[in-house]
Amino acid sequence: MCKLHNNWYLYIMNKKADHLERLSDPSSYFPGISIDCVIIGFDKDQLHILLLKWKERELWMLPGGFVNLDEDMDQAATRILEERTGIMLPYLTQFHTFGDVNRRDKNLLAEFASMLDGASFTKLNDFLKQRFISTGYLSLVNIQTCKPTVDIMSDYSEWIPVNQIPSLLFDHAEIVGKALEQLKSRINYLPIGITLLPEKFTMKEFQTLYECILGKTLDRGNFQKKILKLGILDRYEKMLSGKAHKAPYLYAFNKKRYNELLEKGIGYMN
Amino acid sequence: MCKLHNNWYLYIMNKKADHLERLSDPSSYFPGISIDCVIIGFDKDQLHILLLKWKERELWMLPGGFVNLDEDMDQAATRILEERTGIMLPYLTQFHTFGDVNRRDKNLLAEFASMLDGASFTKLNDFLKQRFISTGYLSLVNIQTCKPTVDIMSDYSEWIPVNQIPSLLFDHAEIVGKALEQLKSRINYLPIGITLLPEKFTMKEFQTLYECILGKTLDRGNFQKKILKLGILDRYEKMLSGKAHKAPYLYAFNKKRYNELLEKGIGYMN
DNA sequence: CAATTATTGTGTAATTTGCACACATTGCTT
DNA sequence: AAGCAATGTGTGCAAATTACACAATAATTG
Repeated sequence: MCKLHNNWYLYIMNKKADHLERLSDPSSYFPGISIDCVIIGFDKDQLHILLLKWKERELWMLPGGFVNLDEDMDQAATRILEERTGIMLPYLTQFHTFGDVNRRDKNLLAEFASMLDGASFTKLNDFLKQRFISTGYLSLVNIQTCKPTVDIMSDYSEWIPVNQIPSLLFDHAEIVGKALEQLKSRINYLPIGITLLPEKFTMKEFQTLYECILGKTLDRGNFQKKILKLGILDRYEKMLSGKAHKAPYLYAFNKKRYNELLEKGIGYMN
Repeated sequence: MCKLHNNWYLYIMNKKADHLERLSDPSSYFPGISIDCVIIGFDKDQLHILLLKWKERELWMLPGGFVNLDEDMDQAATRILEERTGIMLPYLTQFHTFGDVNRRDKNLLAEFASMLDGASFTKLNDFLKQRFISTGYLSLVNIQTCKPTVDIMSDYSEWIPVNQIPSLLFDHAEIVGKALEQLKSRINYLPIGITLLPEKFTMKEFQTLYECILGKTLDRGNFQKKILKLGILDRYEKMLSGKAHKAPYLYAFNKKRYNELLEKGIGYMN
């Protein structure tokens, strides 16, 4: 896509203009369907979720949006995430569809309406009044290399540690919960380490990541032996130093080996 | 619900009338959303899927329908299955949402239209022309105690062995495939045996069921020992006889023990 | 009616894995 | 230089997995 736009700035501006246009006249959107993205990152012994703050209000939400009438839902998820955060992820995996009648609080909707009215978004306002079903999409990313930007709807976007998530719009807390549950139950089938860790990392970081997802502590010695035996890591002699005590080895993924195993499900832990 | 209708026949007729009314004027349906149910049974060493045949045509499909505007999707799944097959299942579990633009073949839709036109279903016809997203729901049932009936749209409903499934409407084959995949991957968390087998069964039947789901053979001796050790089965001295060779014991589930284990996931097989 | 046979129930031995903990190593701190 | 805290590795025991072998049984067969 870069090739079509040798001016990156123009490319972005085009996208933004298109987004804005559709919002002000949402007739090209599939009515009643939305998508919400749960983007999970890992930093400093904590899982983080990418959240957006609504303009001028202490109201947090997942990056979400609507499906174009001529667009597959999986494509829509990728587009929506890019529009709202600037993050381009070609593969997001669907994990659940939320279809309760009262999943969207009526009072909040009314507030939304009052905020939108002033800004010539009357059509969007009507569009939003109908009932919506939302499909949740999930992805895991390296928090360091993933710097979200902000769209017109939001003040700022932020990586929030899972234990510090504020109260969220509508049923977004439930959506996050379901995503974390999915992450845990599919831990052996998702590319956990390779997406959530930096290029090189210590064994301790890797273990902490697993402990966060599983919500329990693991035996250090056994974890290390199990992982090394799988052969998915290459060890680098260059050690991390500067901090107190014995310097640990740095490791990186042997991607070939890792992907081979991932197809059958890596039996890290039960 | 029985208590409200001491005349069962009347109750059914009311439901049918309501269904018919909504179909002839689909304005009370959520536009663009449908539900398809994959009901799985087991009989004679084969998994079976419950399919409906379209009136006067060799066209097979999953029992499906539309969501009322004032109805949670999970509720809708139960209602739809009952409307189309007479089977009442309070718990159906959602497994995937199918949202590709071209999931419904345009030619088939046109044929549908021609069939419906003659029968004063012009509004339904228009309703069906729009794009639809469909959410798949899954349930496991005992094929013996589950006798489907037929609704106005269908000639007959039938349990079809998974290896003999005919070509299906739209993307229903893909939906079935995804359901079977789900069944396999969640085998330790779904009430496999207790829903798919009759009250009493032999160890061989139980093993065959697992082999069908997993798509591989299991060692007989080890399977038997593993299951017995879990303590989820009660053995009955009354043996099955009449057939050649050694008569096997009959077993039934110890439901209390079974449900206890199921919550944590029963580690039958990996 | 005993021998046959296919199927069911159980046992065993070799191997692998899981688990808890101990010990050795290392590089910074004091 | 000694101490310390974290990393890397080893060891022993229990439990599980795996691949068979053997025994028991009831209808079939000659």
